Amino acid sequence: MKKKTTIYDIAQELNVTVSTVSRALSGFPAISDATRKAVLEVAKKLNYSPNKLASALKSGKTYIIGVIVPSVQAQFFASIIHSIEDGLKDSGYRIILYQSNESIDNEINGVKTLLEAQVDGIIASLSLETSVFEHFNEIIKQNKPLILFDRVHESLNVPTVTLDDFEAGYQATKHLIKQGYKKIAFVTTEHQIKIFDDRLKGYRSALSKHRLACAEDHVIFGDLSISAGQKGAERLMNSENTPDAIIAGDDFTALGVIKKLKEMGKTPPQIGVIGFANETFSDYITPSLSTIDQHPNKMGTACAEMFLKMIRQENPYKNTDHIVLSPTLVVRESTSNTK
Amino acid sequence: MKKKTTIYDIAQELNVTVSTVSRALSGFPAISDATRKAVLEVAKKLNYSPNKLASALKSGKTYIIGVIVPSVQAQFFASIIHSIEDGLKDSGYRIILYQSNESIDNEINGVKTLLEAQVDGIIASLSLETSVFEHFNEIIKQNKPLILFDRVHESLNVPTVTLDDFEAGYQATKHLIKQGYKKIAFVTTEHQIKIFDDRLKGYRSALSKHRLACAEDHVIFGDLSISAGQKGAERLMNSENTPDAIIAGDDFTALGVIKKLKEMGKTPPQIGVIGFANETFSDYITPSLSTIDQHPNKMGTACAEMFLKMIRQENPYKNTDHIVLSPTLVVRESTSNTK
DNA sequence: TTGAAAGCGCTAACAT
DNA sequence: ATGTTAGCGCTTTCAA
Repeated sequence: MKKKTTIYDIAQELNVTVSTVSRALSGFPAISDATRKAVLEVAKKLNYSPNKLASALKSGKTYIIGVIVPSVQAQFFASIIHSIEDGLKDSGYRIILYQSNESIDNEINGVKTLLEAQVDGIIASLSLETSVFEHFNEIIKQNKPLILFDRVHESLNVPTVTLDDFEAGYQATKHLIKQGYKKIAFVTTEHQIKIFDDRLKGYRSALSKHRLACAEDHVIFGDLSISAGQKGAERLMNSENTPDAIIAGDDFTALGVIKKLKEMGKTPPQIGVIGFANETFSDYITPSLSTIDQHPNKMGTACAEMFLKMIRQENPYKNTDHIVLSPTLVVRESTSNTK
Repeated sequence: MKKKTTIYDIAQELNVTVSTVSRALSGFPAISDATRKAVLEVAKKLNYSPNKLASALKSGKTYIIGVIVPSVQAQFFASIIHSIEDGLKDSGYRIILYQSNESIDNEINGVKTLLEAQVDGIIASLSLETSVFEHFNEIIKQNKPLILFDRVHESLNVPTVTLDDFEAGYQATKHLIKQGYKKIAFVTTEHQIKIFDDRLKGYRSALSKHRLACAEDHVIFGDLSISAGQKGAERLMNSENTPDAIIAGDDFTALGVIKKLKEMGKTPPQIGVIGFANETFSDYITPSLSTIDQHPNKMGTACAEMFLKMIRQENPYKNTDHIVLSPTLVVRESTSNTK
């Protein structure tokens, strides 16, 4: 196997120096058209392909950015990554993917690993386990853009892209109230994550605004999953204080809730059910699931734009924006109360 | 901002040379324990973080591999990427993601871009548009591992990981026949992709084996999508030769088929419907969708293992394996014929 | 407009 | 066991 063509080979072929070749290749203005054309020609002839590594080592810019998410298997994160990659591609940036799998150790290792790879910045969403944040400080110390999205934390003073989760919780609750439901329960996660807290606050706020009591045994803290939804629904419906509607922490949990309610002969909208995320399946289950759309693609696009903005500034943290997207209520059968 | 610590800083601090530091850091055996310990200590004290770029430039190995998929927004590819990343993480490999969005131009650009980034290898699944393959040859020429999965093509003589798609088509058809359906239609893509061809062949083979005619107007070539499923079902059910079962090219298409059939009052399993991929939603729609599971996580794991095997050989293409996974029939309500 | 040369941070062959 | 040194391929300052 013959060695790869470098700018030295091109220089030799043309009897010029590497600096000339480098300039011709990088569109440097003070170069004669003839030289540039000749270089481009020879480059093509020799099948030259630039070694971005060498360029990166010298310039300190790799044009690679790291993305840390819990798991790309969740539709929500997949969509965000899709949009981030798409939004950054044209600017020459590529993405290294790192999945934390909801583990803080993985997340810490991810940051370390990405920094060693000399990424130009990191876009991340916290794992459920994350309650310390020192590992992110090194990114900031290196003056590289760090953007947090969706699962953020205020102890990190960096730009963020989030949904208005208070509003999301509020809207979901208000919608149920408008539909005539009066005893509204909430099945959520036990983890202290801001977005889930905010939704709960929105829920409580909507209740009190409409002068409805918030029974503490109507808030169930556990997992977010189909089985957690089933368990939660069972517990709620077997208590002495049964709700007439259930808000689930995400669509999967809502799915579990619906399954259990159907089993119990309380098929929604008899008991109202609403979720969060607008997963693909939500429109196609029976009854179809009302939910709050979190606009993952918009979120990804916003992350990409924010990154590009930050990278252009000498100090990426000059003014740390906080983009907050508005949730959208999607009304379907599971909350279409008719009584 | 102070400059980053390099091995030179460590060497200076200890009055040794960089080679000593390099050796201590990389676990070279012929080093005194005392020196190694001292180096490690100072490295920690100075908050040293290795620059993998420099190491990569020198050694020619980046420990980064490129993954090209149509879109990470499809659950199938997301799962594969999840497993590839997971399977390679412990060996120190990271993943650069590149989405072709089903465009051949993007795919070509992806290969180019990844090679410039000096990836150690590429794992890819072809776009629907791909009908030329020269862009992949450069990878092979550079003696770097190229692995194709799922959407492969025989004109590329590289290792592959695929599902037995003939078997998948055969099983789906046989299952419908066993359930008593006799006039089985197929809604598939118009693109000339091997996996879809194979499924069609499996379908035809199963029909002829069971002495059922294969009406040519029962095979609809178009898109794969919810709306394509609706259109396909409509066309089939409005023809003079209506089928009593429909195989859809993927679960999304099957979803469209089901929607249309329900509208027409022919709710499955009255008309049998089966899809491919076992998407998350398939178990939760009504009626729940029978489908063929393609085992994306197994496929991703197999890709990761195959990559590790290839990278260890001096000639990665010494023996090009073709791993073929068996599909699994998942029976649900949409094919539970009871007549 | 072009050339010469230093170096980005690390590795490894060769020498001691 | 440790040191010396020549690069990996490119960018960029300074000089011509």
